[in-house]
Amino acid sequence: MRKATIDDVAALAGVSIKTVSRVINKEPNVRESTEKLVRKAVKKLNYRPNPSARSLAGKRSFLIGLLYDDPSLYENPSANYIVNVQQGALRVCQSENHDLLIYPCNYKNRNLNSEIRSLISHSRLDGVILTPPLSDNKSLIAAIKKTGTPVVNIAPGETTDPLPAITTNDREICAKMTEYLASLGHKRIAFITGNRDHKALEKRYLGYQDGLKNSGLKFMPRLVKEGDNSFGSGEACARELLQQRTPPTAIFACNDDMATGVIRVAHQMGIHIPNELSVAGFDDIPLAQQIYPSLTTIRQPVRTMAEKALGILMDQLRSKSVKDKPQTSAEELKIVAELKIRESTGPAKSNAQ
Amino acid sequence: MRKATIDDVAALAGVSIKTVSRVINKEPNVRESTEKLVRKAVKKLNYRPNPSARSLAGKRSFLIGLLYDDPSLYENPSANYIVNVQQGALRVCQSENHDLLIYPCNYKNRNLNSEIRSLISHSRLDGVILTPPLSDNKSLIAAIKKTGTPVVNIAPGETTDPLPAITTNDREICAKMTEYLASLGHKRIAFITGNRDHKALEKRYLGYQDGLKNSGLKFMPRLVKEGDNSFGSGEACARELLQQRTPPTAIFACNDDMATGVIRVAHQMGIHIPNELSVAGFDDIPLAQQIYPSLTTIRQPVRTMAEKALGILMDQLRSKSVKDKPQTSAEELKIVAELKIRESTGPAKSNAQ
DNA sequence: TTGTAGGCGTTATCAG
DNA sequence: CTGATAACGCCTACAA
Repeated sequence: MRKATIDDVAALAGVSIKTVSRVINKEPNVRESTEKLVRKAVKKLNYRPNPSARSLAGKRSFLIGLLYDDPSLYENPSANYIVNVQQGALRVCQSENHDLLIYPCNYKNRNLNSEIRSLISHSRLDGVILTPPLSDNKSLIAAIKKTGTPVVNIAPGETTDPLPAITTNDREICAKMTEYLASLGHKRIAFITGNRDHKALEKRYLGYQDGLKNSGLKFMPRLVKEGDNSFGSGEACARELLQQRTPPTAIFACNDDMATGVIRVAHQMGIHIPNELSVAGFDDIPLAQQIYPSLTTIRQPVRTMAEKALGILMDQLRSKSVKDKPQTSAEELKIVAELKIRESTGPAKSNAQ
Repeated sequence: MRKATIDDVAALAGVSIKTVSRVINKEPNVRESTEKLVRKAVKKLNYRPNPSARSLAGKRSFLIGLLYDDPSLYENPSANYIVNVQQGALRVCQSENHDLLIYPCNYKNRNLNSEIRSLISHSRLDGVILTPPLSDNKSLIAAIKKTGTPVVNIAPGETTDPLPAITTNDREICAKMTEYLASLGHKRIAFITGNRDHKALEKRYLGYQDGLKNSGLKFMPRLVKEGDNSFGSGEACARELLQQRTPPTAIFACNDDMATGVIRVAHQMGIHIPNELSVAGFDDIPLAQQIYPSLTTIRQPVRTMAEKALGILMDQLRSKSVKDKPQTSAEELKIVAELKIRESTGPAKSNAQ
């Protein structure tokens, strides 16, 4: 059986193809009764518009580009993050009859801007989703904006100008984690920072400082080490911290990979977790529950964030097609992360002070 | 500047659009000199054919579907596997000017067959790539075959009929791992099996048995436990094994997640790895290097496998378009995995016998 | 509220 | 070997 076309539907419904088109695209000016007629025909023929024909004739491609930093460039499990984002994005795309084009790229690539512009123009993307650390790349954002393509930003460090974004409560939740550690009696709480290009991580650092302040603890620079998000850097920072004369009794790393590095070093040095050292991370990667001891961390609803991002993007596309009216002011949705208390944190030894 | 079309190229080259089309599609019957002319014009105009127009006019969609079991349905890091497959697939797609449609699905879904058939017909996929455990789903494969869409199978358990596939040396390499453990002096080597729907895992089990035989060890049913690939099942199996009166001195799990579970249980029971127990896995997930002690395991070049799979698929598409000649007999490419010896395995204690 | 004509950029057909 | 011309399925304008 041949695939039904708009003509078949029109014939069956006894209307013109334009009317069918109107119904399909939810354009106004269709009598309700005829709309019903058309919908019935559509269903009966199991009709679905041909995307190629649509994008050829119309302005839209029904293609959304999902840009992310290529996880396979590193030896780390951020793959998990990406897959969740993909999942969320796909769900919305499917329900809205769009396709998703995944595009891993190297955020350090010098030609990134032109690479992406060429992608957008050749693939005729209707819209673009940016994930960290791409979402913090001002120049890339500007380049994309110039093409007129709607963009939604996931978890940028700062509200990016008039660009809609999904933001998080990174700062607040990190303050909370720090306060939690303080409440366990820890006085020397160390922090491991992350990739400087990922601005949202700075918010975590600020949150750590807030937490100290709120708990009446003083900020000690020697307890802050700079990592780069990798497991290895977590190990290195942990060694530096734990070799100090009066080492920290708790270490809060701004992602789970580095926290894992801390745990590993503690194992090697024969330091017991959580009796002698508490460790906390951020992300709640699967590993967090598999490692021993399981890792206290912070979970972000990544999938939901992606869904919201695509929701906003779809809105933009709609308002854009309806009328070239100014974009509905940069929306911004704040997503809330939560603490996951597990085995790697516990009371500070009273004599450790 | 407007995007160049085939007309622009034709005009610049001073030929008809059909000739340009011939060059683009590498059809025969074009004089070499005119071909050069056309290519020059193409380059000068930075011309790229419009995919929508192509798929509308032609038979092809330039879309490849990548089907996989939705990793986000579970709490496990198989995301890593998927991302690597995606990466490999994307690379080939880009170089061949195809697009990749990722399609996570639940392999247990009762309507999977019709879901996929509808996907293929509506998205007009040119070809499909199947990953485990989908690659072992005979009925799904039959359903797809019926649509006439070329399929390439990644890591099926058995050579699937006349269907091209990328296979692995799972059996051989697992025999090797077992022999390695035996060479360390282990007499009681346990094995944890995996998801029954993933047939390639059976090959691992057979390899284990081969390895025992080759090492002159006798197969003991009580040392084999059935897991389901999950971390949790690894823990459960480990407990059963380690509570036996004469427990194994080595445990070989057929994936890393379960091996991780074993390590965790050993930690909890105060069993030292590798002094009192050796543990080995399969996959070499990132976690394998982050856990303490780091995990001895087996690494498969997943990305390469995906690349090869797409290579075969592209060949199929080409031969299909050239001439509806019978598919070039089911190709089968065997990929070789390798042992990664790390800290979790060591000599058996001599008194443990 | 509905319908008609024309074109989007390619490929396929069939002459030259 | 090369080139007109008709599809492909839909959307945008413009009529009715």
